[in-house]
Amino acid sequence: MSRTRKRLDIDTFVARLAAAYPLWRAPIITFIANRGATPFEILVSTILSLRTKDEVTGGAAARLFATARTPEQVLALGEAEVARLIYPVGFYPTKAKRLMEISRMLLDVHRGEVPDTMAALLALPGVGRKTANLVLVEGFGRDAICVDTHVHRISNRIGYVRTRTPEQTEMALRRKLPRRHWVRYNELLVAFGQTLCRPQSPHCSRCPVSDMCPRIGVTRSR
DNA sequence: AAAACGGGGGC
DNA sequence: GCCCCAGTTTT
Repeated sequence: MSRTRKRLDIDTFVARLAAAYPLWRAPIITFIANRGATPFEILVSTILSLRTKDEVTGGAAARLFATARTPEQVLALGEAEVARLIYPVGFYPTKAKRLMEISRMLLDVHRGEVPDTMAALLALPGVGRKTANLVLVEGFGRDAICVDTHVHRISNRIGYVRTRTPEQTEMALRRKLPRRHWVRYNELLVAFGQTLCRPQSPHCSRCPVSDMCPRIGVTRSR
């Protein structure tokens, strides 16, 4: 490891990625984009997406929203029917149960509305920091950083942060990353992580920022 | 810190 | 067929 390596220039990094993903706009979860989705739909979509590929999640969300787009409608549908509709997203029995609990709680505690604070979102069953931040960004237009495994892995791989947990990554990015880059960095790293900067075998030969990456030649690539 | 929770897709 | 992938809760 060279000690003369220069610090990562985050402006150049973001600009290079943006040039490489010119059509990428807005969605941290792809299928949420440009549909005028309500905060409840965004929350439900995000729950469905956890540890599940976007294509699978999109189908499940479409089937569910065809009949239920509000907490009342989800409750009316019933847990078994919700489970049937969202299959085959990962952990679908647990998610069906959570969606019932969340809908109940939104009605009982939040007058049927999705709350717009981190604390209130985290108090919902099945909602962790990733989900809460995603709802804040996509549903309420807040400046938040939604750290999924892509953001966590790549932020560390390029040496921009050195952290153990996603929460530590979130806090480090809030300190280091200029606020004007938050959403863009977030969106681009998800796209980048899904396509090129894979966990085990990143496609370094096609990577637009490989020359800025201290892990090139260290991470097993192809 | 590590297991549990269910599935899809790539190889 | 086996390994990789993706958050939150619980032990």
